[in-house]
Amino acid sequence: MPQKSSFSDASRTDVPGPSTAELPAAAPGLRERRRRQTRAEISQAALRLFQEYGVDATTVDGIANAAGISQRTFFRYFTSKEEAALPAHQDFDAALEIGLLAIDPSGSPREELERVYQQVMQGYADNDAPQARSMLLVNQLIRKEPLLRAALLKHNATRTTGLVDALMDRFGRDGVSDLQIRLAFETCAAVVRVAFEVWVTRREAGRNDNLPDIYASARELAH
Amino acid sequence: MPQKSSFSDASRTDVPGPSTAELPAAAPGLRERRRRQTRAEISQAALRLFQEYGVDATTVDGIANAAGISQRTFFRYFTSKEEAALPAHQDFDAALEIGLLAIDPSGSPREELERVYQQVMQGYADNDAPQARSMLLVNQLIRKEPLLRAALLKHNATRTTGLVDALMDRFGRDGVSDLQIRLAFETCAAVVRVAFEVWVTRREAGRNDNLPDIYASARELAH
DNA sequence: TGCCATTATGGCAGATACTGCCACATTGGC
DNA sequence: GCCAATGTGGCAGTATCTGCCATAATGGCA
Repeated sequence: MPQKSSFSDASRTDVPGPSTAELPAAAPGLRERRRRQTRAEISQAALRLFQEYGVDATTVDGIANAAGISQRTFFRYFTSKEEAALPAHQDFDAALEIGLLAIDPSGSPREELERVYQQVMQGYADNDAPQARSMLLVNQLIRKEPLLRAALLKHNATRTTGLVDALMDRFGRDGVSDLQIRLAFETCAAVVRVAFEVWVTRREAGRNDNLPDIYASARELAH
Repeated sequence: MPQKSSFSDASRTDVPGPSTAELPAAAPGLRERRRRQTRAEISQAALRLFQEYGVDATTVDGIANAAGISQRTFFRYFTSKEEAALPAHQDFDAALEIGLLAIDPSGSPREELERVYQQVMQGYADNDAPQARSMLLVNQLIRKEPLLRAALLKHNATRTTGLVDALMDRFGRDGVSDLQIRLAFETCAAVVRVAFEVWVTRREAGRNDNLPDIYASARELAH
């Protein structure tokens, strides 16, 4: 997989097995729908077991069994058991990539990125909406599980390189150094990460702050 | 391991096995010295093999064999083969923790952190000094090896939680929100990460920029 | 110096994660 | 309704990592 630096394929699943992408976003198709369904079921099973028994004590066999598939099939959908716990983040990433497509190359990288992130965050404004709920749930789990935290970091790192390359292409090299691009992306990502963490922390403490607001004040604080 | 949020033990090795810490920093002791020696030898062997055959193709057995120890003993020194490639970063972290001890709780978290980082970076100012050389070497390897990149992220993530907690204790909660602390740390760390990356990239491109300068300009760009 | 508690090491078994390969079932298009 | 493409399961094999026990080296102390 040469992976020619681009974030245009918002529906790629990173799964080696089936579904070799033929614009499934436009026409989901029956096979693709079944696939997503199975994927979702596996994730549900994984999250349930992780919550109940902890990540360490949960085996891939257990997840596969709970999801009604074989272990072999599990690994055709996810590369590791930790990955199965991150569907919410993959949705987030998909939204992010779509937003990045509409970026203005003549603007400041930092400002453009912040705008896109803020826009994506709006999808999580309502703490009771399903999207926000599942994101909160996973993040609560991540808070307690170092293995999941590491998996998320790894997931982000894998994506970061691709996104940075794509951003570099998009902004061109005219007057915008690689340092500047990397810096813009990493600092924005850091603010976002903190916003998520604080969101979850406060939610667990009973407060009902919403994500966009937290992000806004975090961005403020970061200057 | 309760790990009561504190970065005072600069010599902890995170190894389950031997050396249950008895102020080895003050009095290295013969046993401790041997231990460090073995540790260094394992790392050397690991790095050599990683460079020659790649991380994937290198097995723990291979490393242990090259280092003249058993596989079982390897896992008493490192939790994974990837960890064995990060001694330079552990040195960096140790220096960082020492610096954090001298932090001024009445100052701005952001400024204090930046000061400490800058100070630690000074130790890598000379690109030909052994410290900088080994750091560069490892980072070049990390650039090409996703597995090592992931391991570093994981390593940092593990440390971050502890450091943030310690910083929170140090700055107290008086007027300094958790958001502010987390934010300061994450953004500083992001700038540092980028500085390292750019350092290595430019070095590979033949340029001889030194780390402190790159960090300074990165910090500048990040406002 | 010699004894003893501590600690370091090695070997072994076992659990789990992950991959390649092959056979078989299912599916969607013609 | 046939055929190629695709999804699934089983199996074997490798690698990572851990617990347990026996043994050897070490350092302190009488």
